[in-house]
Amino acid sequence: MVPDIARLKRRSEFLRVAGTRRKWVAPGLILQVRRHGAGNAARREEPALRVGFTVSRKVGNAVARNRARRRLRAAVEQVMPVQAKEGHDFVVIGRQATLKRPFAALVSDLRTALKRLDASRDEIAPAAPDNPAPRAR
RNA sequence: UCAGACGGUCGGAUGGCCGCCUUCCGGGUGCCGCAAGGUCCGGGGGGAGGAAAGUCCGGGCUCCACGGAAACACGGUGCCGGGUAACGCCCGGCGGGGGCGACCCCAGGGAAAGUGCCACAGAAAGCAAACCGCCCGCCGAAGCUUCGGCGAAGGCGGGUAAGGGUGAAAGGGUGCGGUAAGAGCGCACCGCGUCCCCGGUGACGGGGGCGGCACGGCAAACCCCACCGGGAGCAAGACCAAAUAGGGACGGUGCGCCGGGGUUUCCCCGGCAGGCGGGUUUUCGCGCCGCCGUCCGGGUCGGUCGCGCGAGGUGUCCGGCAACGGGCGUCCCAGAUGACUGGCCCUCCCCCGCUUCGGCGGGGACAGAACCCGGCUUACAGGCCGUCUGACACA
RNA sequence: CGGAGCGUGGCGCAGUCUGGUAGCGCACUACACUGGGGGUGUAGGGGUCGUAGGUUCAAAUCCUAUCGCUCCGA
Repeated sequence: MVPDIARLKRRSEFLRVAGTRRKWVAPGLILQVRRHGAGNAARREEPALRVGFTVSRKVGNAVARNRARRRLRAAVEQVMPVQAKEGHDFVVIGRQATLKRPFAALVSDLRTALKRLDASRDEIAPAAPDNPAPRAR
């Protein structure tokens, strides 16, 4: 099955992910990872995958920051449901290169970052990216 | 045709695939829920701006304060008339300045209410005064002499402000007359002050009389005058409401000693003993103290509302020079909350670079709603429309 | 959302309130002392006062707008 992706919302959640110091720097993005209580049956309500986005003012003005976050979100929606290991929290950080980098390169940046951080898994649905998961029409 | 002035307007176009937020309709009773509803499936509608920006003003709305109100302090505004819910905004005028012109710019009340400042230079910087000068009178070494005197330089006394010089600014300006030299001393014009008349709602303008000039500049120096302003802000504010700790009430149960009190099976107060806590330990002093259950109130995380029909958009007619106002018709048009409005692609349109003129490559101005509205200010690729001015050419 | 402060030589700061001369320390350059370095001394260079308008005879200073940075409260 494809797990639902929830959003990290609180500052404390972001800090907890950053506190693990596990990160991978790619040209188009930076990825931080933290394993949360996946094996713990008591926290079953927590979604298996949670993602947060960070785009600081260094990237540019409000329009540039919005655009960087939207491109990162689009890449995450394409890659994460099928390739990310369950039971992890992710923080995706935007850089200035996020704006200009071709979208395909951005996606491969995310894939290699997942592998490097040992948070990747085999694709469940080997179908085309534009037709992911059982949500077909 | 070229150069220019002003006003308005648009803010790449079209389509495909996959998503997101919101709203409406239908389905379904699989899951959650007593229910309303949520979730799920299908379909329809809507989904950033002219500045959404900066947060410089004005309001609505909400809470707080306050007997009505006024005054002081503080802050703001500052020619006149109008528009507006209101404004520091807008429109139309007035005055001043700039431009051949269309047109543009101006914090533009008061300096005879008072205080203060005007560096350097200069004699003198605000009250009149006089450095070099000019002129008159007296004295007068040299010199001249018809022997009476005359008299350069200089001295003393007085008149004057034309000229020189300093300065941003030197006590009306120019011209003529006048005078020993000069001076509004007199006259003409201009300026200034004041009074009257006329036009205008008014700022103000025009005309006439009088005054011979007194009244330098700075109020974006203090200040005076007139007018305006209660404070805070949607994280305002309202409602629902976990877990834990603490508060209160009730019930059950328990209650080491002494003293006091009361409404006397019990409750309250004080002391001792006991337990717990941290301060290294003892002494010591400090803080807290029965257990279980139910309920109540306040309230944090969280959630719901506020939160999208409005000083609304648009078309047309009428009034008004205009800002704007009124009538009628028509439309419903973003509501997120770690926050949607997106990702990829085809064709066309612009811009830039290269070019073998066939094309190839790159790019799409400034910029992202957060309670709402009216303004102001600032940023902005390129395009379109209208009115007007000057020059040249042609007819 | 509300409020406060700061932009001055390469660096860190005075001067701004009360308008007329932009000054201090370190750094820099040259020379001297030393065999050389360090150090000391002497002399010297260097500033659109964030930007743009305005007031004034005159603006770093006063007024308005704007840009950037820092901080505080909810």
